[in-house]
Amino acid sequence: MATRTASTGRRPSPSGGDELGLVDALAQLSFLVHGILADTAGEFELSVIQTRVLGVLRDRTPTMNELARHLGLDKASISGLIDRAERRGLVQRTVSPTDRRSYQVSMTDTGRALASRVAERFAARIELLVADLAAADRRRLAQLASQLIDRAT
Amino acid sequence: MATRTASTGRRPSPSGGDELGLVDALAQLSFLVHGILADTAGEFELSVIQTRVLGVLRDRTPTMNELARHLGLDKASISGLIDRAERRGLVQRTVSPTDRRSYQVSMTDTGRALASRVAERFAARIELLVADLAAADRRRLAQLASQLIDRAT
DNA sequence: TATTGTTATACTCTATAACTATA
DNA sequence: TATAGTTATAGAGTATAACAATA
Repeated sequence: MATRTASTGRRPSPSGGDELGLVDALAQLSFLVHGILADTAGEFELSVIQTRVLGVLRDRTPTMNELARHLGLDKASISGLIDRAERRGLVQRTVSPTDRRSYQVSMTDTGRALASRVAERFAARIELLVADLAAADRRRLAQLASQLIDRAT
Repeated sequence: MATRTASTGRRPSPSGGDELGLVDALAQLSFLVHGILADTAGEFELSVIQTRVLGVLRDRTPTMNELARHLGLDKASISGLIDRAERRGLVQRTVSPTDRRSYQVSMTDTGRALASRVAERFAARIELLVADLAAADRRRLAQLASQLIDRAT
């Protein structure tokens, strides 16, 4: 992923130490992290969305509908997503005991193990990315990012 | 350090003031910004990748191959991408004067105008997101993000 | 022969609309 | 009737492999 501002596509001025505007910096950082995630997921033959599904299921057993709302996708899209994950043995559908139209989606042990490995590998690569930052800077960055996430929630 | 993994979609506990670990904070921030971009692009019937293509073409006239390298995609994928953008009148292929196998891809005026509108709208939404941050925090965040981007380049 | 780009093929991901089966 | 989920269909985006034209 070359150096390029996401919103404008403009190249930052030459040699390192570039100071991007906040909008461009956030856009590029987003591409960077998203790319690392896609890449990491790919190492395990997973797409980003399949990885997110596993993440959601890590501590939840949602219905198809709830999953759709969680991921911001149509329920029809979820059907396919879960079909493919189920075919790989990563998740399973269980008929709801209270509503026979409804399923509860849960992770299998295989799925859980895979999710852990992906998360671990992803964390390692992010750690590598931030390795240069001083402890105080890392804390500061985490705090600022958390603040934005909170605001958007 | 694999507590709350946002890499995997885990949501922190509800009420504000959560202090995420750096890995999770970056992962969630990435999803957030990426989502805003996808949403903004969608307002103009563009996908994220089409928007990125327009961004690249903003100050370049690459060949198909160069575009592929820029975006980290196969040249075959670029063919389809440019086909669709060309069909919408956003970009055009021009045969290279020096190598008749090769094309130079450039933006049309229509494409340029659209790219500007998307970038403007995206910036506005990001500004909204960071509206709460003090000026010093914004500078700090931009600086830290830039540092990571530099490192990855 | 090597390179540039397209085409053929296959798969994932996504939405909309129509459907089935419950409720 | 209304809701949960699936299926049918269509299209974008991606890769790999085979191909054409040009170098």
